[in-house]
This record gives sequence, C-alpha cells and structure tokens, in this order.
Amino acid sequence: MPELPEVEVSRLGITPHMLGETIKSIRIHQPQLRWRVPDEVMLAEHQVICEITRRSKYLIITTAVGSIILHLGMSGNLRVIDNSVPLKKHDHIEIELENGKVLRLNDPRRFGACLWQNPNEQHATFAKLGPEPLTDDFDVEYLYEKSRNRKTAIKQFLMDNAIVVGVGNIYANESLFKAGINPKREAGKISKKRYQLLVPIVKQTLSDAITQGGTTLKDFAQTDGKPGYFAQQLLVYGRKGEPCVTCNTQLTEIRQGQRSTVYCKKCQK
DNA sequence: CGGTCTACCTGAAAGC
DNA sequence: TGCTTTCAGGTAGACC
Repeated sequence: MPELPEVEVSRLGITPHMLGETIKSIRIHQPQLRWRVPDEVMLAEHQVICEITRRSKYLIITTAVGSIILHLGMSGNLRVIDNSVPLKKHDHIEIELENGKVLRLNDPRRFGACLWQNPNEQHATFAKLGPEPLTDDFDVEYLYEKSRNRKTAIKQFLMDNAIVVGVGNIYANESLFKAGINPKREAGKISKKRYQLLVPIVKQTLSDAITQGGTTLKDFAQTDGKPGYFAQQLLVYGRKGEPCVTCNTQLTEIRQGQRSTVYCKKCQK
C-alpha cells in the first residue's frame, strides 16, 4: 500500500517517539520477509537512535553501530505503541525502546523488508535508485533527457525506480491525469513542454499527499486503527467507470505491466 | 542496455 | 451460503 507519501508520513509519525531513545531489545517474530532478516539487525540493541531518514520508500533508523532499514512492501505499516499492548497477527518485527514504547512492523503479505547497513556504507539496494522526486535533482531537464529514445509507456517510465523513486501506481495515475497525458504514450515521444508540465505536478501531488497525511494522521501512537493509511482525494485511481471530474466522461481502466491504469480518454492525449 | 515477465505472500472482494 | 478466482498501493531478478 504505501507509496512515498505514506512512508514519509510514517517517518514523521514515529520520529518524535523514537529519536534520541535507546533500543532496549529487538524481537523478530517472522524473519522471512521479502528477504530473510539479517542477524546484524540485533547489533542495534542497546544503541541510541540518532537519526531517522528516508530514501525512496525505505526508512533508515540509524545508530552508532549501523542502520536498520525498513520497507513496508505492499501491505506493511508501522506503529509506535506501549510495549504492553498485545501483538497482532502479522506483527513481524518489534523494536522496543527504554521509554516503554515499541515500534511494530505489521505486514500481512510480507513483501516488506528489514535490512542492515553498516556505518558509512551504502546498502546495495540504494545503488541503482534514481533521484528523490521532491529534491531539485529531479527536474525537467533530467526527466526529459532520461526519456529520450525510451519506448516504454510514460506511466511505466514514471514508476521506474532507476528514473525517479517513490512514484507508485496511485500517484503515477493521478499525476498523468493532472498533466493531461495519456499513460500509454511513449516516454521518448513526449515533448519537453509536456515534461515541463508533468514534473511540477508529480512533485505537487506527492507533497500534497504528505501534507494531507500529516494532518490526518496526528495519532500515530494509537492502539487501534491503521496508521499510515489516510483518506485521499483521488481523481482517477480506483474510479474506473466513474465520471471524469473535468469532462464527465467515464474513466477507462487498462493494464500496463500487470498494474491497473485508470485515465480519461478525452482529457489525456 | 531496454523491455517484459515472474515471483514473493495474505486477505478482501468479486464471481459463480 | 460457500467455494473459487481475481486483485491489491512494490520491486528484485530472470529472461530475451
């Protein structure tokens, strides 16, 4: 489920509870996630959390001896709650703090991950990633140049982590609708003028979702509910057959690379 | 290299 | 009602 905004909101949500705190213990209830959780993760026990950052959709919890990297996959979520709260089904990893709180990773489908990164090293999984969409490294010039001679559809191009990270299925759909671009259009055949429209829209769409999530999700430490999910105003995603907000035409659904694409045939050319 | 497809998993929803 | 099928917000790795 989580795309970049959800991961960023999770980071914002857990940080005040965890930053500067000492890890009392780490418990791995289900080591078989996307990859087997490495034993080195246990090195973080009794260490102080000095930084919580994000790269792409990965959360990086840093201590003096190394960093625990968490990914939420398709179905993961994080909660910081009192250690006395009973475990739920699919609570795979717990990072218990000296302050009585515990971070729990719950992930039914287990497409998520927990990795270990040594100090001053970069985990291999970060090596091939493109720029962060909300930084200046992701700009019109960059995306336009990258797109030249690319035959792939613009939607799949946008979702390619080697091009730009953090644009998942929902926000690719939404951004292309707002930019009026047909998702099937070849990335290499789209004019610079249209990329000038698209790039700021991608940034705005993501940052709006973060803002919205941040305000919706004030209660990260609650014991029930589902932190990390927030109601969003989606213009096309999940609205197949419903009227386009602009022209009332019924929205069309197609499949691109086994993922669902919803768009307006009239507004997106 | 670029493009395409598969695999990993559970559970909710849709189909019959 | 209950069984079966489909689909889900991600992404590495295999293949051509």
